[in-house]
Amino acid sequence: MTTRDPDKTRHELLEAAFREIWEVGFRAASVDRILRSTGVTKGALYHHFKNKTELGYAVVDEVIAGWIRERWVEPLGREGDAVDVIRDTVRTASQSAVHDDMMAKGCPLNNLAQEMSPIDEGFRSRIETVFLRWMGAFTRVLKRGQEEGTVRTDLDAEHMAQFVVAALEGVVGMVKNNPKVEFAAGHLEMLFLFLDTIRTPAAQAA
Amino acid sequence: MTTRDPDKTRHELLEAAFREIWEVGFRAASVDRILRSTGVTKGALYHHFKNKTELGYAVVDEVIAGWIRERWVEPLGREGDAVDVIRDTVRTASQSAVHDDMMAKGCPLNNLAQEMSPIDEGFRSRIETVFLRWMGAFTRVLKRGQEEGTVRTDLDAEHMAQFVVAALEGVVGMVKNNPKVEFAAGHLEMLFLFLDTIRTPAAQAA
DNA sequence: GGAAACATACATACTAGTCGGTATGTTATA
DNA sequence: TATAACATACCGACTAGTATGTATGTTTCC
Repeated sequence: MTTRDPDKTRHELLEAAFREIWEVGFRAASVDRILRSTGVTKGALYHHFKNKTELGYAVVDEVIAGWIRERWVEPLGREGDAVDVIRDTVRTASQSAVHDDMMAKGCPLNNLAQEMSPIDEGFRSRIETVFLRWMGAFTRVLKRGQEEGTVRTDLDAEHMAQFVVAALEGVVGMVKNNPKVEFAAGHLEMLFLFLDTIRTPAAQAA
Repeated sequence: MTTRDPDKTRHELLEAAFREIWEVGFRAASVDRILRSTGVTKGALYHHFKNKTELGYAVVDEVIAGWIRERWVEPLGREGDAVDVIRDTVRTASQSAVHDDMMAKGCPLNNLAQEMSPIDEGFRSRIETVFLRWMGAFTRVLKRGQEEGTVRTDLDAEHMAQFVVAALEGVVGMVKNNPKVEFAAGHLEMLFLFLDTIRTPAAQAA
């Protein structure tokens, strides 16, 4: 009758778990609800994943990591003026954020970090890995800007990258409490102002 | 035998609930654990609070709001160069953060905002009130700085205040995932750098 | 035929909240 | 001032529901 496709089953479980976790958090995520939304049974889920925690780990390693790669790591690797590349990436991401209802739901990576990092080392270390890749992408483009003379060299590229990610997550977090468009726009405006301050004086002329 | 003291009972419940919520979040907070840690009984708790949610609301209105007032609103109201007042307040807060184990547990207000704002309007509006008071304190000192000529007037004080709070929460959130001292120090360094960029050129000479 | 993939029923542990009842404090009245 | 009448504060066993995870059986595929 029903043809079996373990890869597809596993993939559907990961996607459904990702959505469930994004909406209510990991601990409040219901295994039964994930099963209902996919049509998969409990036996199948516990065949593919040892327990709920391992399912959560796989969501970080596979779904969320890919999400960040697509939206941030790859766009930040493009050519062009370093700060412009960052600005464009932030703009694009903020537009797709509106589409994904991220203003209300928050960043899936940061949500999980806030909830699980202090209480589960398995989550913490996996989330850290994704954050490091994300910040690494910022670091690379900033270092390139420094070599090309468009980014200030009196500041450490890694520190700047860390702060940009922190500010981004901070902005998304604030908007989550007060999802007004004007509120979000004001935040972005200040973020772009900060980005301009890390340009070299020569590059700021533009 | 035991003398009754309703005010004390209520206060102890609020403090214990605050700690419990800070550590595991609101939804994972166990009423029974709060009762065990205080020695108060279930009947007494449900005499003082209608339900767990109302207890949570009271924690925001009374405990967390007071926490922010002490650590931020009052210090930011002090006299002196506006940006210096902000720097000092951030420094003091970051030191007491180490003492409160906030690096691992995160900001109690933001934790609750991230967890509850999207799913409970009662929490969201109360948390927003506290955030607005917090940002209001920043706005006031920044406006004063603008009047005194130490803060740039080409930027909107409210937007700056919002961004500073967002960046602070972002930094605390990042440190929660990676509580290394050097990591936190790097973030603070960049935050102070940003604060210097909102000074007027004349004030930056110092 | 044997292992992987899936299905179903159930075990166990937790949760918030309720409810009948008791103890203590306060106020009114004679 | 003594006492009745009432209000507030508190007690703790219990309920109903939900959670993850397991044990065992069945189907599909190589």
